[in-house]
Amino acid sequence: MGDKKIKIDEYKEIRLGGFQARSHNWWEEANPEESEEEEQQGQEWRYLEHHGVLFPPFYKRHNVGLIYNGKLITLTEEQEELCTYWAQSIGSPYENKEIYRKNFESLMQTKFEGFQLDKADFTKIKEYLEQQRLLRLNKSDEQKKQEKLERDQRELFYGYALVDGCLERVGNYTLEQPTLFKGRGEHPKAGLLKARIFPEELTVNLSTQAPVPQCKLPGHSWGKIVHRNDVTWLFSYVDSSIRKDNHKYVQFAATSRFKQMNDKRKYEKARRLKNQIDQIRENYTKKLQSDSIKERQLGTATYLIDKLALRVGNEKDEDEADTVGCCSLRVEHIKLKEDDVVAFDFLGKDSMRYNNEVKLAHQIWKNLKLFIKGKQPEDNLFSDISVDDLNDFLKKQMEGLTAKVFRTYNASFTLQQQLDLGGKLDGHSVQQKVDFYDNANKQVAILCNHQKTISKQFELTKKKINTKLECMKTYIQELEQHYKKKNPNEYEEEVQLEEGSQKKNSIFIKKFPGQHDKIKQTIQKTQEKYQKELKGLEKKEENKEIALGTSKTNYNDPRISVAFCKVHDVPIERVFSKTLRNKFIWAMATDSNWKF
DNA sequence: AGCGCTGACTCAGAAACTTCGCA
DNA sequence: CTGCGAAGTTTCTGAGTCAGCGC
Repeated sequence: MGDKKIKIDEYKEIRLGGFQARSHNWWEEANPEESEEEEQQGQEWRYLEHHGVLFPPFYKRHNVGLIYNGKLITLTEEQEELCTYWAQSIGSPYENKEIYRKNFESLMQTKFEGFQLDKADFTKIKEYLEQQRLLRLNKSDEQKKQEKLERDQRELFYGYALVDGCLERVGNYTLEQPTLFKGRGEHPKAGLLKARIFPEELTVNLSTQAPVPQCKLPGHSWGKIVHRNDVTWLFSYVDSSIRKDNHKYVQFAATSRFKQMNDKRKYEKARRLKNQIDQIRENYTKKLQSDSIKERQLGTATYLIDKLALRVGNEKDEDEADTVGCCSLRVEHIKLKEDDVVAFDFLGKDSMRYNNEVKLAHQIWKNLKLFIKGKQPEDNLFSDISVDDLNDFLKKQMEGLTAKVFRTYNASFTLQQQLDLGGKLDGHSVQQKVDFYDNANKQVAILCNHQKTISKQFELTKKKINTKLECMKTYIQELEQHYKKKNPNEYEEEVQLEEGSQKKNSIFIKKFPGQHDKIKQTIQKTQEKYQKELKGLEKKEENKEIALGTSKTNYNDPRISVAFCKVHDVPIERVFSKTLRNKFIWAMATDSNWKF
């Protein structure tokens, strides 16, 4: 272990030592955003040097056959590769999706005439993959160490780029593996092959003076070399196997100066919106009663974006999943109810369902009714405006204002407001303060509709905890009976919580002490455990469909959280993971009085 | 001048992996 | 202590937004 550690340090020295790491903290400069003349002209860097990309390993033939029509058959390498990709998705929800199956079937047919998925049995390949997985899992410590070392060295080599004398972390220097495309929701292309990317398809971006990174695939070379200092990507390519214009990039990591500065700018813009929101709300409210339908739609759409934190909703192609945002809402997505209540039900980004029944301003309700009039369910609700119209209107309200700024603003504003509700929180434990923070965060997640699917394990886990709770309840009663005895004897009792399970956690041991004071203690302890377990279950149930991470990473101004932690003496680690602390390093010195 | 298309960047949840806490 | 499941964190890559450009 010792030796290897030194090797990494030496390597780090060689790779990084020659370069000056970050010479200063950009956020401590007087006016970092405008200090560089180049930036105003759209110039992102003066010097850029990097080490290229890592290509995923080529497909390795395993020669495990497929059972087709009940008979074991030998596959060609191409057939085998596709079948292996299929086997990788067995057990996932994709396996049973109609589009995924249909597309894979026709994909296979290009390599296997008349292939029918129903006739194919991938058991053997699946078994082989499982074997490989176990092999990976059960590697010796020595081997694991060796692999970690190699990973670390790769990371040092590819993971940093030299930008204007400073090293900046690269985000995704490994190209994506070929696999069957798995879209979100009902994606028409799911199940088709997402092809391997070769160096010839890549465009490399670096300084004219910088050495061109070596292309590590023998017999191959980079497609194109450019020197674009108006952009921040290191590589770009088009992954045309799924969509013609599917642009992908190798970019800098979230911890890089570029991303951090953009992040800070984003929150500063949201704060500017906060200062002007009253005037802006007044302006779009005026539009709600305009004689022009277009104006009314503009006002109404802006209201929804502001009030419900909807995304703007650009148009989508036929060959993408049918999802919508504000401007692409269709008549079928809303229901007008009594008392100015409107029910929304549509699939948004990532095909996440937005299902919300909410009371809106009376004029909004009236306008929606007007927009629906005479239209078919599949017609556009906001038929007279486009995303550009809306953003043009917003731009007139405030410099740089677009629809997405409302989401950032409303999210951060909500967090600040929720946390301010806490007042002093004196006398609370750190855990209680963290719970309070989590709850504030949760309100933001609800506003932004950040969801997660309930895990398969959830119901099982819940059942297990409930059984345990029941068990504890009777245990407490039994202990109380036991306490009443004159000379209680000491004994233990095992209770099986999960039927047929031999696992450790499924056994609850009831201990009945022989002394009265010990029994009292046990009762007390068990009651505390019961309460803790119950609270945990409640929290689990409440948060089962809510994803807290997305708002934390993308919508909450980190300075709100830092200030909260300082005021209430909560260690920042309780609120931000290591990655988040690095991403938000510019916000760590925020004063405790700071407000969004 | 207006509109459609391209390009570059931010935002998204699931899966994979790592660490934690408990019996 | 030690091994396990759960919780927390990171990786992965797909899905949005929106500016800018050319016709």
